Amino acid sequence: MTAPSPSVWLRPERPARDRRLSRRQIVGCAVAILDAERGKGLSMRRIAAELGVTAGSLYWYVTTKDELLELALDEVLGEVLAEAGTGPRDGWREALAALAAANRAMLLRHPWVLSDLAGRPNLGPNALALSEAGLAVLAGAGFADADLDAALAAVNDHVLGAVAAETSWRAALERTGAGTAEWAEETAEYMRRVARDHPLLGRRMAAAGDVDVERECERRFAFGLDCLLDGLAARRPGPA
Amino acid sequence: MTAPSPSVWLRPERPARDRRLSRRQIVGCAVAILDAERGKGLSMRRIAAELGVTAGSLYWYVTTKDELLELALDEVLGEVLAEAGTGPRDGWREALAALAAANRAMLLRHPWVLSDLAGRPNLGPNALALSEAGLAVLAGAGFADADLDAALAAVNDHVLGAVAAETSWRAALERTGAGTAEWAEETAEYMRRVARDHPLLGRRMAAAGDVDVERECERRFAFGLDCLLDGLAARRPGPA
DNA sequence: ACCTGAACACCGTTCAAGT
DNA sequence: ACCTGAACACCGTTCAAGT
Repeated sequence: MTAPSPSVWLRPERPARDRRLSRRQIVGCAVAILDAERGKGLSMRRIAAELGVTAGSLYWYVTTKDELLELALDEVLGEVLAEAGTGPRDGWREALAALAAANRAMLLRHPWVLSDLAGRPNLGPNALALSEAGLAVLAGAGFADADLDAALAAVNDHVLGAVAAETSWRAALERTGAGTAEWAEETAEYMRRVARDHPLLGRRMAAAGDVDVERECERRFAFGLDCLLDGLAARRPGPA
Repeated sequence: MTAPSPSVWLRPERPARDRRLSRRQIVGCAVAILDAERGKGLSMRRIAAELGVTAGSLYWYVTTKDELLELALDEVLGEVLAEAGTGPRDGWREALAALAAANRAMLLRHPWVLSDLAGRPNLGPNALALSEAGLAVLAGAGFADADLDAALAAVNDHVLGAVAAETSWRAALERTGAGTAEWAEETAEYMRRVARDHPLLGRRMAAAGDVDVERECERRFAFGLDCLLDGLAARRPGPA
């Protein structure tokens, strides 16, 4: 009946008395399940069971499952700065690349973040700290005002998109690989038709057979990032 | 008990006899619900009800809800080429930008695609045709082999990431906007603390208050895309 | 061949009642 | 203050049985 709170971050955890649980604990458990199950199969009942408690009791710490996901998202976002380090770097390019790499590594560790992130506001403390760090690098490089936002967004966008493409590719490989013998021929036939109707794609698919997915994904990630950084460097209002 | 089919696309629709439904119809209904409800609230029972039929009957046309989502995804992917057009363009840069813009427009029309896409294989006919079109543009520009993939991926990644950031921003605005009067002050207090601890972010947030979200998102999208295209142009093994 | 109806094993969320 | 237990209104999916 009462109006819902606008954001978890505005409502601090209640003071403790004789509690058996904590937000930290619940969020940690949720992240563990999401990691283990690849995003599927997270339920309030499951979390509760894992913590030796009833499902309803979780609602004492969290108003909704959606809010719990928001907390889980910020939790793993915290890993990025921890990995990238906040110390001084040789240059803005290297610093930005390090942030991007740490961000990518985190997304690969927690692929569920990709579907979790879209369409959800993201105002947690770790998200904010991460943004500030990126802005600091770009501001130090000479960017200002609206270009600051746009430059940081461009880098982050590339990271997100690249990992999304990577997980999607991996999922496709798993599926075509997991077919029984009877399906193998059908798959091959479908691929032959694809190659016939889409010559360029067919050639690329043939070439993809030989390549190591891991290395190729890293190569693409670096390729796009380098393109982007070149473009940013050209736009940099540096001390010419 | 029997091994699951590796992909919807390998298993054509059954021949008709006296059917009341069709895959087309079911997928269309699913897309409509996803659009209307922003990704939440799609259920097999809801689709069935909308089509005047029982939930179980849908499983005659589709083996699983996940498969239905795969079909829905490819359905809306078809809109991109239709909008971008396949005709000849002035140059590779313009053609690529047109594809990217059409892709972005589609994602903004169907934001649920963002969460749907991640981690899901994507081998439908429209997805393939779209890839082929992108590859054709880049091949025409002189790119070849692994750079072809990487270049197309870089552009697509930017589109995906940019729209994800945009929807996330919009969600944040909706929420902070929707607060009751009693929450407004708490939000303001939180923002003040954020600005204190994160000076750069604070300045950017203050500036964001004045700006038109729509235009700013378009500007960022164009900024990142231009950076990327500059980077690609520099790497192009063109007829120097 | 296609659809119904009912069932199974789940969900998120609420809320009285206990301690 | 914190948690239980039971309930409510849902899910996806299966499958006999109807036509």
